[in-house]
Parts: sequence; structure tokens; C-alpha cells
Amino acid sequence: MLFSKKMETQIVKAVCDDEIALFTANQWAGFSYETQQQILLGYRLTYLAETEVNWCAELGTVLANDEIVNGVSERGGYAVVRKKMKQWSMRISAYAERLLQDIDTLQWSESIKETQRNWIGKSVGATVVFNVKGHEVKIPVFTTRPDTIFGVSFMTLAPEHELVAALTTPDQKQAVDAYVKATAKRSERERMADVKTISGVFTGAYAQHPFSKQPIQIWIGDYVLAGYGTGAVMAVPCGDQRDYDFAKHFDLPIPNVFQNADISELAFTDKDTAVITNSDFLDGLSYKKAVKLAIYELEKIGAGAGKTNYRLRDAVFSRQRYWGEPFPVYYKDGLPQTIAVEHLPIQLPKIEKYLPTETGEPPLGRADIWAWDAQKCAVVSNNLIDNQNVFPLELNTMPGWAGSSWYFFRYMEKADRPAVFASQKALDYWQNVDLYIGGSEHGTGHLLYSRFWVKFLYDLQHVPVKEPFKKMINQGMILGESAFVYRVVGENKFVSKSKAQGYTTQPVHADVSFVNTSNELDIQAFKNWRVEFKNAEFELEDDGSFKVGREIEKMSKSKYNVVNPDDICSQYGADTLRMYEMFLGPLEQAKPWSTAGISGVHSFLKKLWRLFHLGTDEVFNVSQTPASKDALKVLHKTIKKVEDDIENFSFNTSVSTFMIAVNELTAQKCNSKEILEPLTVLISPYAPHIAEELWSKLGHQDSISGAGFPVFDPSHLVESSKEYPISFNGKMRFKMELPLDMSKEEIETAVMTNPKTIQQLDGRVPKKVIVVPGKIINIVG
RNA sequence: GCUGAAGUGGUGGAAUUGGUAGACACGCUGGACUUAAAAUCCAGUGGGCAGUAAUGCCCGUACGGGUUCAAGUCCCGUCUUCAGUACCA
Repeated sequence: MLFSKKMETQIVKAVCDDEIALFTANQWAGFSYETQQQILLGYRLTYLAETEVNWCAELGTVLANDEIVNGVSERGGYAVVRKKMKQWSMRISAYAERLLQDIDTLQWSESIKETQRNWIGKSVGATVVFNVKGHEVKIPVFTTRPDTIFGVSFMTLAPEHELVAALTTPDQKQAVDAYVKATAKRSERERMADVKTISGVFTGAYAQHPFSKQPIQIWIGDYVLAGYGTGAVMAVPCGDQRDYDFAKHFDLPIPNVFQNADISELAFTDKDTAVITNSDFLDGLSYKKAVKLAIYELEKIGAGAGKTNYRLRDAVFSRQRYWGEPFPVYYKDGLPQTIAVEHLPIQLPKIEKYLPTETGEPPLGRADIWAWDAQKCAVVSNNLIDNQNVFPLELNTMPGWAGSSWYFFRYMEKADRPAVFASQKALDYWQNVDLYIGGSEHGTGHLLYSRFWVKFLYDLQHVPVKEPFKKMINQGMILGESAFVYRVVGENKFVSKSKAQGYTTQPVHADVSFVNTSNELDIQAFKNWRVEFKNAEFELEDDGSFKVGREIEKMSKSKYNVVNPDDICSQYGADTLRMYEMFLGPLEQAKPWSTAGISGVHSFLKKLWRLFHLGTDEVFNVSQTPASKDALKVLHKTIKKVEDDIENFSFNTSVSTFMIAVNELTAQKCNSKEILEPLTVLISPYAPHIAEELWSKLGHQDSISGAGFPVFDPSHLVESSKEYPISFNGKMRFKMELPLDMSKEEIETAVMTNPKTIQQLDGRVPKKVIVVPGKIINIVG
């Protein structure tokens, strides 16, 4: 590290963790190598730190926040506990503001953008530092309402707060210890579920109000989360409902700092109308002005500063699994050292079992050849470790998002890498992902991590873009229709659906393949399915059938509601399946899989085929005769609509358009090549197999996939007249064919002299006649 | 609670800038062909009232208001469903 002469005694401020101490260049030079390395970790984008992690004992690994759903692991649903561990983390929080700002540049669904905004969770406020009476320590808190600083009547720390033990007075020790223990025992999930119960304990210690110097009781309470802000709050019961509830419950004072606000029942939380009172220098100010002044005064006395807080936590980057990229890191005197780029990649070692070791080390702890020889720059046997030249390698591996965050940049060029990802030329040409079709479940994981990586890569000028995915469509899931049979509790007896009310029953999933369209169960097939059902008893409906219950659920093997598309394929063909899926409805919409209606798509394809053939003999019959005006109109109307639909991912309406086109051309008895050939190309992305077949019958040697998209010619759609809807007070009564080149006045005259108009008016004189040429005529009165 | 999306016939769904609500299908009803069935084709199909009929009128896009010549579409409020998220200081 180089310092200028001036910097030697000047404190250097850099973007890094808040807790990092400031020092001068001379001081830096005086630090030991170890200390310097420790400090540098506080600045690095990827750093090793003792962090509170989500530990899943069953999976033997830590999990990222987004890998936990409802307090249990997303994979397997196992318990997850908070635990301190030394882990690699990535400083995604350093990019929080940019990740938030750039959301606006994305063409993503509003819901997923909002999910990311919430996950980043920006809140603007201030840090306020409280002195503790009789202690050297200070307690910083984060607040979004520094304007209510004179409403502080107590403080609350999270039970896990590091100062709890030190601050607790001897006579409160027993109560505090018991409370901390009880909270630790409760799982995160329980704590979340139980929002209503108010609990907490007084520590016996007092903080000091930064302005009034009044003593403030310090409590601990589990409504304060260790993981957010500083893990401590200044409690303003008059302005925050949780503080209010806590104060009421423990009979703590509730000073009112709002003018004309009734706080007898609830806290006053409306910022916009708040006027501060009983607050010394803040008296009479609005929320906005009071916040500014409070921060200014806090900074003046060194008891706080304006601060923006983010909910977004740094992401844990270590996994205790085998299958993941190994870290190019070895340890010298316990300090991580990176392996130089030219020696990469290092490859996963062979191990016997892909499980954690008996002592709880990650699977790589089982490897025999997993040490780094810093002289030879090679991976060598663990036996050679002497901590002089040969050092132990990192045992953790990288998580899935180490690869998923950037892989698409390598797709841009197939040749050997000339640069980090691809040549500048390829990167400039391809830029980023134009369209990402995927599920919204990645909203707070992969899609955020990837945005972070790409911003970092952009900063280092490895890629020319700031965002990985320009446009995203969250396709809807095809759901399954599960079938349930009702088992009488405690008996090996099943009752048909309508009889189930008479018993205490438990629904059991039955394989949907045993059930027909009228919800009747094939009992024999069901009996043969499981040994335990073999001798089961069945109570039938009065008509002798056995009916199942139905419910729409996610398609899943465990729910036995998976339908195999192969069956549809063999019955109707792949084109029918493909088109039917598109025809079901909008791409973004989740919908249950139902084959009702598939025959419509199938018969459409047969109709299409018949358009090219004569009679039942399958004789190919496409003529060279020029197309009629009407046929050209149908074709170009279709080209226009399909073109627009593809742009809008509105495939369901394209299918309708094809149906209309084929119906109209069939009615016109059109078999002109001039029409059918471009129509075949148009339909080829929707029904590729049949299109390819017709294409070859049309005399082409090459695949239709190389054919150019038909060009829309608006001249075929030009009309000379329009069938105008004639409305009276907004209600359409009849239609009238009128030339399009008529003036408004001429149209009005034509309409008003029409006998039907006279009949409708029945002697009344219209107040107004609205004529929108080419659209509508509305007569008011 | 908060955030987001949505609510249209018996069903899936159309209506992209306010301008003919229900396209296109499924289902259903009737008919043709057939010994019969399948396949195919034709006609009808939002609800109600009147009429033998042609047809006419009324009501209809979750509910209640509003803006407008005109509202499924825009505005305000309410309800319901789905999804995400949550003691965030």
C-alpha cells in the first residue's frame, strides 16, 4: 500500500463496515501483518467473518436467508437455528443503494420489483448514541423518527444484544438470564408467530438522554430483533405502536410529544400531520423540519448522525457441501491467502463419502490431498502440511449462486476464453440477457445476487452492462388436479366423497391415473397400488360408484397429480400439445392442467391440413393461381396480429387468430400457394412439425426454420367503407355501412335521415350527435 | 397488517390508445351423413321479458359511487381470491 506524505498522518475514509476503526498511514505501517490482514477483510467484497448464520443440522450446512422458508429449510423442511460461525460472506450491502435505484430500469413484473425493494428495505433516519450510566460503553440505535427524540421514555435491547450481560445489575441478573434463556429456546418461527404476547425484563441499567440528560431505563424484549439495525431501539411509546404496547404492559411512562394528538388508546403514527411539542428546540416543528434539526443537533453534540439503513444483509458465501466450486484459498497462521489467478482453477479433491466429517467439518475435510504448496503452487497431500511452505486449504465450497450469477456471459462465445468471459466484441454485441423467462421464486435470491455480481463486474470493466436481465416474464405454473380418497380415521376403510361427512376422515392422495373424468375411482387399480390398501373396505355411492374429491395444487410427485405429456403426445401429437398449452391462457397466469378443450386445437390442425389437401385421399392440392383479394386480406390480417402477439408474448390469442384464418380460408375455398406458403411459415413456431411437413410438400428442400418471416403489407387491409355501429345514448342499436372517405357532416346527414334512426328517436330531437370517423356514431338525446 | 396481481357466460379465455362486451375454443342443444358408432359438417347457445315469427326492449364485466356523448377499460370507496412479505424501530 502506498501513501502520499500528506496521508501519513491523515485519516483515510473508505467505503466499508461501520465498525471499522479509522487510522492514519503511520498507524497502518505500525500494525503487524496479521492485524493488517484482519483490517483488510473489513474492506473486501468477499470477506471472512464471524457471522450469525442459519445453521441446518440435518443438511449439515449453513443456508442463505432466501433458502429458508417459514423458519425451516426450503429443501427438506428441516429446522434451522441461528449460530455463530466463521464464514465467507459477500458484501452485497455495499451495493444496496445501486441495486435499489436500478430496479426502475428493468422491465420486470411490478410484483417482483416490489419484492426486491422490500428485501433491500431502505429506511432513512438517524443513529442516536446513548451513554450508559456507570459504564464506558455506548449504545447506538437506529431510528426513522429522530424528531421524536424527546418522547424517549426507555430503551429496549434484543435479548441477544452483546451488552446485555455487561449491563445487567446483580439484582436483575436472575430475571434477565431466565428471559434470555427462554428466548433462545424459542425458535425463530415461534417468535414470529407469537406477535401478540408482550414480554421483556428490566436490566437494572440506565442510559442517559442525549439532550435532557434524564435517566432512561434499559429493558430487553424479544420484539427487538438482533438482526436488524443495531439490535437496540430507543422506545418512543407515543409514536410507535410496539413501544406503546410495551410501555402499557409494563406501566412505563408515555410522554406525548405531539400537538393535539390523542394517545390514550393508540400511538400516534401519522407523520404527515405531526407537529412536535414538549421537545425543547423542536417545539412547533413539522415532522420533516424536526427530523432535520434533530439530526443537526445530534451531530453537533456528537451523539448521532443521519443514517440510511438497509434490511439487506451481506450474503453468506460458504457452504459445507461437497458439490460446489472450491475456494482458491489457503490459511497461513489462520489468515486466508488467495491463490494467484495463473494457478486456477483448483479442482475438487476425491473423497470417500460426500458427508460432513465425524468432527463436523465440511466434506472436504475428508480429503487426503487437499493442502497448498506455496512453493510449487500445487495441491498436495495433507501429510506435507508444515505451515511453512505447505498450508491447509479452505474446506468450504461455494454456493449455487457463485455460478448462476454470471454464467450467461460465458455463453456469448464458444471459443477458448480470450478474456475473463468472452471477447470485448462478443460482450458488446450480446450485452446481457434480453429475456428471462422464469419463476418468481428467485426474487430475493438468484435475481438479486446476479444483479450484484454484474454490477461488480461492470465496476471492474469486465462486462459492459450494469444489469444481467433486461426483461423478465414470470411464467405461470401449470397446476395439477389432485384426487383425494377419504379414509376413516383408525380404520382401513375408504368412503366415497358424498358419504364422507358421516365419518371423521383423513384425505389421502390417490394417483390421478386411477380416476376418470367423472371423478370415479378405479378401485381395483387403487388396491393394487399399495399393499396396505389391498384389503381395504370401500363404501360406495348409492349408484355404485366410488367418487374422489378434487383440489387444484402444484403438480408434484408426492401429490400423485402429475400428468404425463407423453400420453397427450401419442394421442394427439406434439404440435397439438404445444399449441394447446399456448391456447390455455396468458403465459404469466397459473392454471390447472385440464385436457378439456384439447380437441378444439387438434381439429384445428386437421382443418389446417385439409386446407392443403383434396378430399379424403390426402392428395396434395395447392394451386399456383393468384390469391383473391379476400384471401390476401385474411393473410395480412393474420401476419399483423401474430407479429404483435409474439412481441407481447400473447401466444393464446395467436392461436385464436390462426383458427380464424383457417376458418375463413376454408370458407373461401382458398388453396393458393401465395397464401398458404406464408401462412405455413407464420404457424411454424406454434406447430413446428406439421409446418415442416407442409413446407416440404410445398417443394422446399431446406427446413422451414430458415424461412423468412412473412412481411406485413397494410395495403391489403385498406377498406373503402366501414360498418358503423349507430348508438343512442351509448347503446348500440343498429349498424350502417358507410364509405370511409365521408366527412363528419356527410356521415351525420346520412345517419339522421336513416329510417331506423327516425324510428329510434320517435319524434325526439337529438341534443348532440357524436361522429368519430372510422369508429362510432353516438346520438344523444 | 403491508405490498403486488386479479375478479368478464356453464368452462378456459378475448376485447393492446375509453368507442359494437363475450372473439376463439370447450361444453351443451338440435340437425345432416351412417344399420350403428366414431369422425366430419351445418345451425343455435350471457340472463330476462314480450311476440307464432321476423324482431324489439330491459339487465348484464365482484359490489357501491363518480367522471364522460360513451367505462370491462379512467377516478374514489368496499368486498373476495391468489402470491409475496412481516414485531424493520
